[in-house]
Amino acid sequence: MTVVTVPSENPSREKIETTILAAAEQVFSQHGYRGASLQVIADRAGLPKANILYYMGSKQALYVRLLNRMMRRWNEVLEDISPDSDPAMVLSDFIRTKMVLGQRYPEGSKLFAAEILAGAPFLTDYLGGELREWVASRAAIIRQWSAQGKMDEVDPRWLIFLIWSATQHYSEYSAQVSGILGRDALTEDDLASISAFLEHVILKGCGIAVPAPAQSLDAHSMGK
Amino acid sequence: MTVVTVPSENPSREKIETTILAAAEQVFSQHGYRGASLQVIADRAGLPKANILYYMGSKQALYVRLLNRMMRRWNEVLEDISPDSDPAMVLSDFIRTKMVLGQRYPEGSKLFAAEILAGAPFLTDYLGGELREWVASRAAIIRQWSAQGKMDEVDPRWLIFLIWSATQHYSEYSAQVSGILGRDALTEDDLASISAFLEHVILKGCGIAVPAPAQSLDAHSMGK
DNA sequence: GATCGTGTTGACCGATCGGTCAATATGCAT
DNA sequence: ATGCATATTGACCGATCGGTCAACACGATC
Repeated sequence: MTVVTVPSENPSREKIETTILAAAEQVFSQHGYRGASLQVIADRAGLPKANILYYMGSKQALYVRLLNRMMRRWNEVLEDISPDSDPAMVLSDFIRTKMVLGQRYPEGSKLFAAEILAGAPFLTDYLGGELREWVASRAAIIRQWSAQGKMDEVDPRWLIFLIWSATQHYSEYSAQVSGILGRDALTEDDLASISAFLEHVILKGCGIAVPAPAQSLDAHSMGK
Repeated sequence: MTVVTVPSENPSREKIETTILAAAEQVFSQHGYRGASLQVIADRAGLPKANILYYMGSKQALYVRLLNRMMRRWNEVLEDISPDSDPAMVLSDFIRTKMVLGQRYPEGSKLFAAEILAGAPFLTDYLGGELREWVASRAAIIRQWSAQGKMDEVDPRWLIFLIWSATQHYSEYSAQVSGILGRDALTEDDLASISAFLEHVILKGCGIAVPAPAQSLDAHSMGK
């Protein structure tokens, strides 16, 4: 048998696909599935349109591939949590991780947002299945925290939505944030300041005691 | 002079335009500017495509008209605020009003979100001008509240963004919220519960004392 | 009832859409 | 050199895009 150059093993193929995916993510995230055009994606990738279709099969296949890649990135984190965990630690981690992810994959976040705006035609199964379970299990744990007196009795679903929305805002609404701040992009200091603010407000707002961080209370001015 | 049936005074014209605007708002909010098509809008409005263009001139004119209408709706509220105001009252009002607006104009909210995702090509002036001034003036007042000891020293810009994102989430991400809650739409009880949660967390998180509401502290279980 | 401003709409325009295909180029095993 | 799988791409397809236009319907004025 002479099975040598299987498509998926070819290194140049991998590089080309990465280029295409990056270009497609930009276009889809800005204009949504319908608003994106293969010609624009091809131009941005520096390849003829027919080449895009050769590697990706179809516009829809390319799109769902991008969606799946983004969901996979999100699933790689936020796993370990138990009723015995410290709410302050877990929620702080949650907030900070979400902020970092949004900054690392801004196009992916916008892609997801555009899909939701369109009514989530390609994600209904995921939302009503996998993600729903994820929320339910975390909500159960948060309720136990409340029962243990570790935090106020708040509806855990609204808390989860609050953290999602507050953090995603800075990647999905970057155009608005930039326009208002008069800055092209957020600086490292901005991100640290925002994360500290969200941790402060959300933890305190939920009545979660913060374990003394060894020195100052003001994580704000500790930046450098 | 026989100036009788001026276009803008014709009542039937007004009704038709309302129909078109409603149909267009649905389509634009789902698919963004590029992803929307005049044919789909026309079908949804029950009119021939040429009729849409007769009334609206062009796709772009129709789109910016919808955007302007939405900005006008937002400007109609959230006006009176001063350094002497009570932060608890003002922020509670702000949160509740934003929630109500989002539920009253869900398509308008999504339209705005799609425009921001696309990089705000039609709103850059507004974001860097009018809205920027709005944020700056409110931020100044919030800083005075902090200086007066009425609340914690938090960055007012992040606070404003937090309220925006947390409230808008429930209109713009309604597909995600519905999918997770397993419900087609939010009920009145949901909205009351969410508003109470957000007020609780944000006010408490900012160290704002809530004036005793005459009876119980727990606005949560007071629902009915 | 002839005239005229307003409203209505099918037919059509060039451009672009997603997708197909055949011709050609390329790299490798024999 | 030959043969073969893979890669590349210009040309092309029918459908749809936003927009124009001319033909026509309607209602009020004279």
